[in-house]
Amino acid sequence: MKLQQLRYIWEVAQHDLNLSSTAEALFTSQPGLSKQIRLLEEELGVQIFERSGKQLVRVTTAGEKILGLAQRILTDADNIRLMGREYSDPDHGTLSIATTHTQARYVLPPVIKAFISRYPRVRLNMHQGTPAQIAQLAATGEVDCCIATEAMEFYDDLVMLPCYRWNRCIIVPCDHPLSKESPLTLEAIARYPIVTYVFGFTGRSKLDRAFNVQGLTPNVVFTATDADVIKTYVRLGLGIGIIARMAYDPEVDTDMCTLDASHLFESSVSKFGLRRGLTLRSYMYDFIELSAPHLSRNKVDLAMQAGSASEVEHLFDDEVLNEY
Amino acid sequence: MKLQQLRYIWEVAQHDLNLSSTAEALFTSQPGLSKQIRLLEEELGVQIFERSGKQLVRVTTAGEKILGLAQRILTDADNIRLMGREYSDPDHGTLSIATTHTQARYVLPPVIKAFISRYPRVRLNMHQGTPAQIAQLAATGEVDCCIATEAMEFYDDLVMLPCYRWNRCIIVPCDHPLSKESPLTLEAIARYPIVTYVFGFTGRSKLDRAFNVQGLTPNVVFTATDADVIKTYVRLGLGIGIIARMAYDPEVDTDMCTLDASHLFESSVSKFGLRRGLTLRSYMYDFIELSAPHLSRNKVDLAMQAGSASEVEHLFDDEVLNEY
DNA sequence: GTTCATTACGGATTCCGTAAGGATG
DNA sequence: CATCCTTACGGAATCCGTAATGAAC
Repeated sequence: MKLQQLRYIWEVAQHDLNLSSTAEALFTSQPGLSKQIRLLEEELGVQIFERSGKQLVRVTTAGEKILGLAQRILTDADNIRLMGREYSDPDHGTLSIATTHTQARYVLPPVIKAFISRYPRVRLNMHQGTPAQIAQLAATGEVDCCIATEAMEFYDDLVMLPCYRWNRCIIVPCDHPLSKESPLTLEAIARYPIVTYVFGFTGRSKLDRAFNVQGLTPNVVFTATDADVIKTYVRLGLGIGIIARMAYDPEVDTDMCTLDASHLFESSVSKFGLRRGLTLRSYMYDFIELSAPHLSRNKVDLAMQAGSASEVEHLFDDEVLNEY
Repeated sequence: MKLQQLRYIWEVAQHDLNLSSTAEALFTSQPGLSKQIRLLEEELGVQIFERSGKQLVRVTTAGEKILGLAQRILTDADNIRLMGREYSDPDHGTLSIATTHTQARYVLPPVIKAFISRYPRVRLNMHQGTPAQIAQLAATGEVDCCIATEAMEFYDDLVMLPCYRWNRCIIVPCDHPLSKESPLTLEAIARYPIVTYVFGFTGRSKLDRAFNVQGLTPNVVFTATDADVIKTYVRLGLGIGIIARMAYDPEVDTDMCTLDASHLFESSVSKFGLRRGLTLRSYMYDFIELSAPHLSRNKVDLAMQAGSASEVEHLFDDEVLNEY
């Protein structure tokens, strides 16, 4: 049994049991691939793939089990290689982050700035997408981690680390009648047309819930996936905006007024998503800690080793998160 | 990186970092071993072993991590090989059991008899030892499973499956005054010299506790590790015997009388001990089920996958065990 | 007839053993 | 000087690519 053989069978399983395309993807010849697979099957004494004539048509029962073990072996082997790099050159490597517009535009810039000055030799990859897309990227290992507020709980393979807590504000043209309401109420807000996030983005679900529990139906006239678009339409007078508080920039958004609404909505928590079983480079720990000071290396390790999502949550029960 | 190289570094770590003796144990040459280790270290870019001159003196920090991953890879690889054998020839293989005198002599014979007639092609290895010894054998993987009543909880790597419940009886010469006592009490027993198990064997701890809670001090004049020795000394008139009930054989022990003592002592539970993460052959599941009908393959799998000892216990909360 | 897997074969690489060399205590 | 690891080298086995063959849709 060779590590390559395990890699081969695993890749073949990932490529719909097509040897030719697998060989191409692995930059090797398909006869070589074919032979190594046969050799492995011969050594083990079982078929891993069921053949109809010469075609591979499905994975056998034994194959299922073998592939499961093979996968773990391969990731362990990757982790060994990672260990090599980590100890020989800890400040050199790649960090791939997937995140949403809100994080990338309003939260991450200072973190990234600090990170690249501390780790100039780490190549940084940022990917922007919808919460579901970026969670998927992290769950499949295409990126090292993701940061978002939504959708991560649908991926069993993701360990979620609470990063910071935030709430919403209302943005209105400064002469808007709502800016005179004090205290601000949901009922008052519901009287005006609203511009806010699309469902599934930036805590939209908690926003809806707040209105629902009071029996109010907000008049949402326009939804967008990011606060910049929302601001644009608020400026056009389409309605009042409800956005994440950190998305209001007092330097730039001088033509609009902000009204704090954190007493009206349940606060949301943005989270890091890390694939279960992932081994982190030391600069990754530092990146996480730069984003959220309470997420020390030790805490992250504990969370990564935890068996279940609820166990992870308990770890952070008493934690005070940064708040925006 | 090759599987062999991982095996090599792991074996070297097991052999006190002595390449020569490791090479001998692996039936290979030590230059080959040396070279493969260097090649791996070169490929990874880190030293796994710290050298003083040419001597390997300790494992580096990176080495620790790498060895941990290597171990898992190697056991996974073993399990793949096992899968091969399991699916190509399910009734052929080896079953190694470590157990105590009590189990081997009084409980297992009918189980073994049924097992070898069902699986004539499985080679059976039985090892007898003290509870601590056999738990160790199972924890290190030198045997597939162990069966005992004591000491297993000290090994974190062992999953414990409750097998059957048993209690004690008193054996006395038939004309002994104790046989007229009715009901039998601890206080009455404590009046006579006692012959029973050594501490750490066959539930001895629960026996002591029963006396203690009543403020009694039993007069233990002789202790042995097995019931056969205890019976011998009871026959000699040294005292009354307290043994496991299943250790009284009505066919053979006709010269002695047995007095049931199950109302006086808390019952004990004998348990299977299986190394965490072990993959079982199908005949192993059958062996376990022959020993304890409630331990179905499904139940055993659930227990093996459980995260903690308490989780395993809950699995068997409502289970009715066989009783002796 | 196209796609796809297997068999055949030759060259390059890797692996492993023997023999010799150098360091340590 | 005995033990132990490393280097040097040659033979054997393995791996991998090209070319040809055969089965399936």
